[in-house]
Amino acid sequence: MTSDRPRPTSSPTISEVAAAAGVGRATVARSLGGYGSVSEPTRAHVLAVAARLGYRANTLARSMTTGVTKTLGVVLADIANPFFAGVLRGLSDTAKREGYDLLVLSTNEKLAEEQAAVGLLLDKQVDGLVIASAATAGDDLSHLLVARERNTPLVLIDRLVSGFDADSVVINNREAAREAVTTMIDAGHTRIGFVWGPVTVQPAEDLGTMRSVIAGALWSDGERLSGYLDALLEAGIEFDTSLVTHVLKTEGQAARAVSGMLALAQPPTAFFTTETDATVGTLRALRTRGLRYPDDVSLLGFDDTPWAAVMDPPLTMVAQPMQEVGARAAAIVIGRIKGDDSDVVHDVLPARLVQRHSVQHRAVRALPL
Amino acid sequence: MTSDRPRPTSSPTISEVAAAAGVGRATVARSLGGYGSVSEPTRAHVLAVAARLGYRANTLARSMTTGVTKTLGVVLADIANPFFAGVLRGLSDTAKREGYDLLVLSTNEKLAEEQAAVGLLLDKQVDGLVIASAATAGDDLSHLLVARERNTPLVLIDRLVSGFDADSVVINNREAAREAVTTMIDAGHTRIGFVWGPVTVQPAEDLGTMRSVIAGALWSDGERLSGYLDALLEAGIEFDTSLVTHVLKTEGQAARAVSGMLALAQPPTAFFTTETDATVGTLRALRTRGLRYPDDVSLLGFDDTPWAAVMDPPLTMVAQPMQEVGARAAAIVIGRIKGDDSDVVHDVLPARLVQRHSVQHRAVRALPL
DNA sequence: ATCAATATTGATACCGGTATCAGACGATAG
DNA sequence: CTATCGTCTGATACCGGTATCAATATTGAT
Repeated sequence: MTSDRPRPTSSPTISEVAAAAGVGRATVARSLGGYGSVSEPTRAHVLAVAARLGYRANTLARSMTTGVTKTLGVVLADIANPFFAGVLRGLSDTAKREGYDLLVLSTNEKLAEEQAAVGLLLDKQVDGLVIASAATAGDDLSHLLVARERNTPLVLIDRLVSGFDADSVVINNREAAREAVTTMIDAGHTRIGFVWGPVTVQPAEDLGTMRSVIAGALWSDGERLSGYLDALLEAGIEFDTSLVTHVLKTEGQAARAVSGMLALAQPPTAFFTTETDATVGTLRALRTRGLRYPDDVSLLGFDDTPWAAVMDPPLTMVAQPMQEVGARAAAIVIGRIKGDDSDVVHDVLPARLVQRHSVQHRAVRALPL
Repeated sequence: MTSDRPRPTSSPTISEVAAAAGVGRATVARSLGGYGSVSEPTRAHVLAVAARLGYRANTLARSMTTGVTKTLGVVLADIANPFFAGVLRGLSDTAKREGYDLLVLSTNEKLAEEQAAVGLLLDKQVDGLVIASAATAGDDLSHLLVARERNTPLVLIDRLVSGFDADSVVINNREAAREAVTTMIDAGHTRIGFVWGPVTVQPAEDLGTMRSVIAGALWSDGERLSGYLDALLEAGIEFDTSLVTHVLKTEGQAARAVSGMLALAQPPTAFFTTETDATVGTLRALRTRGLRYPDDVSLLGFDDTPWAAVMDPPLTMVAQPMQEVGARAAAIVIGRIKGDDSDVVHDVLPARLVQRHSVQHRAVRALPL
């Protein structure tokens, strides 16, 4: 098989068009590029010849001299995750409108892959970068610094990274979480499970350790947990470490952790889930234990989806403006490319709590001590 | 703002490294590229200098001479669609493993955008293309032909395009649909709504027109409808055009169309939905009419998702091996790039019917005539 | 008709790599 | 001590565009 490969037949070059048209290369370039001055008959002739030959400019060569690739590099955790898919959609739409293409790489939340990705994109001379970084406090940020040093505009999305100040577009995770949890507290819940806390080898022992765990977590994760704590604190509810998961972030692990909480002497009466798969895992756990929402347990989670509205009963959820995040990020990075050197921008887009019917008011009744 | 832009400071070039190391450019290239022969001390010295200067190769320049970009172009309808997101994940994973990056463009199912996308990608000298084409019978296929003419490997995914034979990776849509519909027929259903038939200005009048509509539809859509017809025919059930939607493909339109069917004198007792949003729209319609599945109406649809398993009751669905489609497509196109010139391959991956509980056996009872 | 000003054009250097080629050097053999 | 061969090295021609510059052609003015 691997025999004489027919190497990609590049389309005719400017030189070939020039030869065919009987003019110099520069004249062809001018006619095609529409700059400089070319007599009308010559231009028409050149254009005709170019069309006849099916001439197409080699963007690589152009980028070579102009230093502009009209390409944006996008680095995110997982394209298949509905949140990132939505963000990508937003990025893609506005990038296209501005004449930019997207080179997309995913990192699976691994810093090493992120570093490699940024390196690759920089080597490919992207004009700008949009990154959902996996970096947490204390991590090696050299790849981001290299981008900065090269003056390649970079905007952070979804997560801020401590120790690296750059343009960013994120959601108000903390406030959104606080609002969501408060909704449940207002409905009379005091024991609220938090599904998908930061991954640790063992549960944090107290609020103090939890705070430090948060400091070392992925920004968005930390913020959501902080919002949860804010709500509890505000309501004077004591924090119980056994109600925060610390397992790996998979649907299965979420289900197991929830199942475990449900088996507690004083099980939670509500769950706050921070991501789609956490929500699905929680639902699965309820199902296997024969519990129903909102009667047995209330539910409220991040990342609204069309499915949530057709569940029975429909789920109350936090809707993130995913496409908007992408659109804003693209607009900012393209603005920078165009030369906007105004102050660093930190966009915080509001999440929206979509009230449906998975949170039920809980009559305060005497609990077994 | 748009003042003196700090143009991207490109990292040191080979010439600069050469100058700094006090050797010729070729020697640097050899040391870095690890080809030709360089004395050990020189190589070490060059490498050290390169590292000190933070040298990074400019991939563009390399591609310029080698004619290889290590980039694949991906053209699909909508990145935010879970199916395509899954496919992209598969593409991305195997492409990365082989050292390729992905340039992703979406077309919103518009042929014009697809043509522009392919042109752009070709201009950017991608080494290969993966396309979920929006082209239907009779459409202008020149963009695909141009790719072929340039010897840029191309593989079609999800949809075949009539009149253009190329490597392809698709799902056995027709058989999967037939099997799904047969499942419902076996459960006693004879009036089965088909949600998201091809878009037409008005319903097809009879089987004949429907067949011709299918011929002019998007391949995958046509196949699924054909599978539906196959199942009916096989069971000797008469085809009723009023049970096939012809509306635009949005969740809202699906809901309206389903609502309309439900208002028929002889409403369907089951629905077969061909896409996620069609399923959600159908569920929404049931909800607004106060109907429940599977008691009042049975449901079975394409594109299994984690949500389907936690619905109450869980939905019976057709699961497509999305990532596998992407992985196979990437493998094929990369193989072609490497020179594999064996016969055209037409991969057909099997969809899997995931039995859950949204299809209920229907006791045959006398219907009002 | 002559000359300056302007329009049109081709030649050419460059971008940052790769790849070829020939010269310089050292070592070994005779 | 010289011939021969292999190793190591630098110079240089590409790749296909862009951009500058000088040369030529054209035009209008006097």
